[in-house]
Amino acid sequence: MDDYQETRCEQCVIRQFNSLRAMSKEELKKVSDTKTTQYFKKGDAIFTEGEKLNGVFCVRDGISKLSKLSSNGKDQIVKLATKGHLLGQRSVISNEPANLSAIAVNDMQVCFIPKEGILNTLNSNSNFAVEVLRHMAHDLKEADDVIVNMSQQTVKQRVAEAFLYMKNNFGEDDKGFLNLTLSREEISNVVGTATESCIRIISEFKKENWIKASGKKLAIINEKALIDLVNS
Amino acid sequence: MDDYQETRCEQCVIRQFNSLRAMSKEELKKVSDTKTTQYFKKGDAIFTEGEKLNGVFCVRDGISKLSKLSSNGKDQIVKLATKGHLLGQRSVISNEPANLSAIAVNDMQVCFIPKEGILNTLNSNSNFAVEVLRHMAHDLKEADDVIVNMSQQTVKQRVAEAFLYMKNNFGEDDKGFLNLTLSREEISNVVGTATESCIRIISEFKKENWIKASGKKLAIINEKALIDLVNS
DNA sequence: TTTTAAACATGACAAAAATCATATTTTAAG
DNA sequence: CTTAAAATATGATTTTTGTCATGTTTAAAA
Repeated sequence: MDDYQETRCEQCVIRQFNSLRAMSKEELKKVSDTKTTQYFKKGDAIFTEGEKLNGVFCVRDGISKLSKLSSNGKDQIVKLATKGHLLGQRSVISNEPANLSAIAVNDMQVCFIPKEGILNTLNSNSNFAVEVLRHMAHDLKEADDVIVNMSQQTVKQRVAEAFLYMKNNFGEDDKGFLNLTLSREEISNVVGTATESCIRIISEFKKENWIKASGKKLAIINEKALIDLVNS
Repeated sequence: MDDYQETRCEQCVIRQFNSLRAMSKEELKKVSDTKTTQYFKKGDAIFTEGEKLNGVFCVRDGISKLSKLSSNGKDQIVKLATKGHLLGQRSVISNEPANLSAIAVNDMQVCFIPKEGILNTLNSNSNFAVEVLRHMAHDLKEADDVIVNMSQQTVKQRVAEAFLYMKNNFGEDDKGFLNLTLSREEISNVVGTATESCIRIISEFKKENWIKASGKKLAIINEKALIDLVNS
C-alpha cells in the first residue's frame, strides 16, 4: 500500500465532473479520510448485480461497463462509465442491492467512498442533494432516450449509434481511432443483438468505408453516413 | 372556476404517494396557494416533448402515457403514470425542456404546481431533496430494467410483460378485467412493435386462452402462462 | 337510424435478425 | 516457437417481425 502518496479528494480534479464538487471543504475532508483507492484490471468486477453496496465508487481512470443479465442469459450493457462518474449511487440512495454489474472494460483506478459520508452529506447539505439529483435527472433522461432507441431502431441503426456514442463520450486518438475498444461481443451487448449479427454489420460498415479497423482498434471515417443511417 | 371547494394539498391524501409528503406544513401551504387544478380529457396533452415546463403536475386521477417520438416517426411509450405520480419533475430540476410528452389515456384530474415552490423547497429542505432523489433513483432503476427487456426479449414476451405490468400497476376490476384499457396501437407503442404484430400476438394469446376480451376490456385468465413466457 | 371513420383482424409477402455450422485469424499460455 | 483457446468472420437456413393489402367490426357523428 502506497496510500501515503495518494491524491486527497480536496486536490482531486476528477470531482469537478461529478456531484462531489457540491460538497463543502469539511465534508470533502471527511470523505477523503475514509476513502480508499482501488485498482481493477480489465474484466474485474467492481460490483455485481444483486450485491449490497457499502459505498459509491468514483472512477479516476479507465472505463467500466454497467450491465444486467436478462432472463435469456444474455448480458445487456446499459451504460459505459468513465473518469468522474460515480458508480453505485442509485443503490446507496435507495438502500437496495445493485441493479447492475460494473465490470472494468480496461484497467481502472477507482476510489471507494463509504456510504456514510455520502448519506450524511445528503441529509445535511441540500446543495449536494440537489447536485446529485441533477445528475440523476440527467441519467434518467438518457435512459429514456435509450429505451426509445432500443425499441424503435433497427440493429444496424443501433450499431451505428453505438459507434457515435463511443466517439462522443470517449473520444478518439490522434490517428482517429476510438479511445474505447470493445470486443464484438461487448458491442453486441450494448446494441442488444446476436454477436454474429453485430460482426456482420461491422463488416458491412467496413465495406462501405464508413469505419476502418487496425488490430482491435476501430475508427470512424464517415461520420455523416452513420448519422444519416441513424436518422433514416 | 369552483376553486373555493377544491382540496388543499395539506388535506390531499395523494401526496402520501409522492415526494410532496416530505414537505413541511409551511412549505405545503405555500405550494397549495399557488397550485391550480386542471382537468384533461382522454387524448389531451398535459405537456409535449420539447415544451418548457413552468412547474410539475401531480396526478390526482386518471392515467397518462409518457411517450417520445422516435426518428422513424413512431411514438414510444416509456412509462404510464397514475394517481400520485409527479410529471415534469425531471425537466424542472434540470431546467430543460420536457424530454417526453404526457398525454391523457383517460379523463384526468391533475394539479399544476409552479416550479418556484418546488425549487425553493429543494434548496432549503434536504429532507425533501432526498425524498425526490429516492423517487428518481427508483425511476432510474425501472428505466434500466426496461432497457434490458426491450433489447433482450422477443415481441411476444414484451406483449406478455405489458399485460402483467398493466395488472400490477393499475389493477383489475371485480370481474378480472384490467382497469387500464389501451388501444392495440397504444399497446404496440408500449411494446415497441408494429400495430399488426401486436394485434396478431393478442389474437394468439386469446386462442391460447391466456387472455380474454369483452368489448375494449381485456382480462388475464392465465397469468402463469404469461409469466412463464416472459421468463423463457 | 344511417353513414362514416376509426379500430381491429388476418392473409400474403418481404425484410430483418437469430441460429447453426464452419472457417480463419488473433491472442495467450506453456 | 508451438499449440490451444478465444475472437472474428461468413455462409446457409430458420425464425421473427414488419409491411402492404383487404376485410370486418365497432364506435361516433350527422
